[in-house]
Amino acid sequence: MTMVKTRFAPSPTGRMHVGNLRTALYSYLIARHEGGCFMLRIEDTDQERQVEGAVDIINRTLAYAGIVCDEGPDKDGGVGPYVQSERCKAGIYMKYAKQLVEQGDAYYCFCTKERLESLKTADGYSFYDKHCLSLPKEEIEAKLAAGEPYVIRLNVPREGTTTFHDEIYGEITVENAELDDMILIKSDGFPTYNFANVVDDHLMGITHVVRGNEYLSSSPKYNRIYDAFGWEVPVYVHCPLITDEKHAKLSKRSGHSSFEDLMELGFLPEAIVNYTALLGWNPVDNEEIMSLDELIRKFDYTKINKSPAVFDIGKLRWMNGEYIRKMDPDAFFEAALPYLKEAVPGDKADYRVLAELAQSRIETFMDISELLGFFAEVPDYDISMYAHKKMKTTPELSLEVLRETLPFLEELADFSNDSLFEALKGFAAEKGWKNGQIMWPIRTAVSGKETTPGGATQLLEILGKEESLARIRAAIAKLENELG
RNA sequence: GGCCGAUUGGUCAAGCGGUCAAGACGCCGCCCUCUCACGGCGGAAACAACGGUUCGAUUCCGUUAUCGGCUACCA
Repeated sequence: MTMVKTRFAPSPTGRMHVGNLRTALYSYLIARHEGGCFMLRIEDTDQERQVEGAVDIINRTLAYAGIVCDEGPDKDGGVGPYVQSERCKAGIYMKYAKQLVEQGDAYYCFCTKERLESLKTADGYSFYDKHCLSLPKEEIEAKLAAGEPYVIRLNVPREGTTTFHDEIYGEITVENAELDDMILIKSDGFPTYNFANVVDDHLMGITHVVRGNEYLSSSPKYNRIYDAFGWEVPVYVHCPLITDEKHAKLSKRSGHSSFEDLMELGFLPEAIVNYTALLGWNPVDNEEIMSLDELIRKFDYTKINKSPAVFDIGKLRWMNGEYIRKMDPDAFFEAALPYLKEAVPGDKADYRVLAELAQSRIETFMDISELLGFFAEVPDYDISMYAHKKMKTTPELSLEVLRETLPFLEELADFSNDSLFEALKGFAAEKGWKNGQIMWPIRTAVSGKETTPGGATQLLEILGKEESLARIRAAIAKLENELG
């Protein structure tokens, strides 16, 4: 039994959205699950679409995701180079294309763009008419010698059918008459994706070809190339598409589609990887939270779904929250610190305490500012916030309570949570108020928020006596002013 | 237009001829409670439609519909 070898073969065109990531991930998981080899190959045969720095993005994203290549541009395993433009310069593709020409499975084509254009039907679809297939040998040689531009096309018979097998979609058969004589070598001397892909996958010993299902319908063509060479066809694993909430193909416009975008939005790489893995596959034990190692252990590509999946950022948020809650408190503190400093600048509060408040309450790091911003400054709020039916309180009653409680608090020396709570509870009992009738106004006064992490007394402790009292005085003034 | 593929709650997703059709996110309610969150409990919510095959179809086969992909000297 040969060792499993998979590859991730992106084009460096800039983005690395979660669809690409998932393809890379599945490819990686298949290899690792079987103890096989995973490699990276850069498919840059379209010189026009190159984007500066795109290879770096790919490398960075794989590193963040924890996907480690055994072979690739930065790590030669002996069958490189792993960048197709370099392989092209080495003449690899041309050599194999010429072999096909000699065998009669491919041919030179000198047709101009104009002629090709004229072949198009009224609705804009074209199908090559094999015009150059019948060119006399001498004419071909003459044109070649004269340096006329040419392409090399695969010669697909018009009769019969071609069948190929995909692990996910099963057997797919098409009429050969449907298969165009696809171009193997372009006039700029570069191979097309279709050709380079087949040649490299074979030369590099790829056993499982994992790719997006946009290649599904062109796959029969690939088999024709494998057959022409007499090469063994790899196992195909076509992955279903990932779409946005409007069922449209994931794009840059979706805003949250690239891995690095998501990280900037405060998502943890582990959570993104975990969530992405679940788009199109799920484990038999139904356990959704999985580390990369667990994914490797449980992944079974034969159970990949056929239907496209919608990328639901809401569920990703939940999962990210799960990862945040599972984090070691120290690690969380480290990760959250930059966000905490931004949300609460200066020394208004102890960041360790704030981190503790945040850890069970946020889903992404971006939530921190909304959650804790009031520690820096009480936001503008409407005094209707003092009304709460369950607490049985109103703005009017709140004003009264705050006025009477202020002197009590001023006298209090111990501003720690527990003693504060006992003291206020006792004071309320003495005054004949319910707990909520004293806690609600205080919490509102010092936070200006309808909900806060931690209770009233905890906020007082964190803010400290001086700041707390200042905030309560300001609240009293606000209430007096607005109640008239 | 042609070819190929897909179709279980709003979303992800079990199921692979006989189930009161799992589970998760989200939503709603309850509990916990000095407001939240976390946690616990419960609820609403689905087999695209129509024909077959079968004692019996979500499951098998057709047709239609919808969505998607390919139909490039793009990948």
